[in-house]
Amino acid sequence: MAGRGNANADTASAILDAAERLVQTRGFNAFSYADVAVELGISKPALHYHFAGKAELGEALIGRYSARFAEALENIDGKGATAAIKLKAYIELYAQVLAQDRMCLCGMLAADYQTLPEPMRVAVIRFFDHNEMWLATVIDQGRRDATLRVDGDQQDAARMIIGTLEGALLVARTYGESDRFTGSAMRLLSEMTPHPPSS
Amino acid sequence: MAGRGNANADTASAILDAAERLVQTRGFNAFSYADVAVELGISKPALHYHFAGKAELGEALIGRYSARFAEALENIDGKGATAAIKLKAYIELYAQVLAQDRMCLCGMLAADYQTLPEPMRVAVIRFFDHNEMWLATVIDQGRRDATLRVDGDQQDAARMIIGTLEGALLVARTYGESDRFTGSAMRLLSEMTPHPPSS
DNA sequence: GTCTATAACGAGATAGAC
DNA sequence: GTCTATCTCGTTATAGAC
Repeated sequence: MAGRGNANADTASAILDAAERLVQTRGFNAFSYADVAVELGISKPALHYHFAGKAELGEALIGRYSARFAEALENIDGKGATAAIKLKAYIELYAQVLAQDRMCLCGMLAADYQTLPEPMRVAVIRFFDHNEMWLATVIDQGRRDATLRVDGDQQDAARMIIGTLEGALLVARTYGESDRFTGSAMRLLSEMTPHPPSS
Repeated sequence: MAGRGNANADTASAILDAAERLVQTRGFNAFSYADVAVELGISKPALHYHFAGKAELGEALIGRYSARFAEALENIDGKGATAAIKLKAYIELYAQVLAQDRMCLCGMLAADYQTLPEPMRVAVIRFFDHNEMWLATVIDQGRRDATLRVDGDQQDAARMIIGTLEGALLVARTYGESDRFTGSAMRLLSEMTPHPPSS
């Protein structure tokens, strides 16, 4: 805990950094302890000291990612912006993932879902649930501040937003074209915004 | 070629059936020749006789899947339906994948993209390109027959439809709730349809 | 066309020294 | 907290018999 003069902030978080990138780019079943060890210049057993096994590393990965995401959502809320601006900021979070040529961590794990240990599954679901709740609240706000125009149930709309962004990310990353994401995201936004520009 | 009295239509296609299901549920890096061999009750080397390696099997998988998909699209076109009905039929193709608790083959391979051999990558892109072209044509028809209302570029709109459906599939399969897909799909459809029902 | 046997490698994980 | 050495297993793939 009490830091010695390490080059890395801390070995555990350096492991998480490397593993996170590998999972987001290659998937949970296509990276190994060896990959991480080589990247950090340490041995495989050193990883086991910090994370008992791949399952525990995976759990820690989702936990940190979810906490960061939650923090970002709180930051968006903290600015007292309109719902439309909040939604745009939310979309920007996904764009930043793509800018690093990555897939959303939990979107990637959703693809790997059937092969994940139960605790990881639970954590992935929790990530989506939290996003859905946050978005539903934003949509609700958007109806009150009249910056969003959304038909039907807000939970339903929140789910569609998540799916659209995850899917746009998935395909855009495949093409290596961030415009593919931006195009879909802006279309989504304009569909949820009152007075769409007369095309 | 000239069939003997096999129980299976043909070993090669039985291999493809098993491998296809495994890739669509677990991902390309989470299935093995052993899995397929056990399921078919044959030995691993027998698989190598039909498909030289995993890369070749993967290529054949995408080829057959794409051909089937293309055929389904031709069938939709062949009925002389309105663009709105065609779009609904397109969505139904994805719903049928989810009904088998599967992800779209190429959506799953999009997640695995970074780890795929080049020929498989090319084939995945070709699948999406073909879908995009078909959808762009349908959207164009929808403007002429006035059954679809789509702002902006039709290629752009086509990309968003693909992303939305792939993403909705990805998340809905994780929850094991097909309603999550249906909800997003119907919302997508109603957004592209004139005179949305007054909520 | 399918088999047994096996090679060659990489995976996740542990023991025990330092 | 990190190392070397090792274990066990699963993976893709090949050789050669039937």
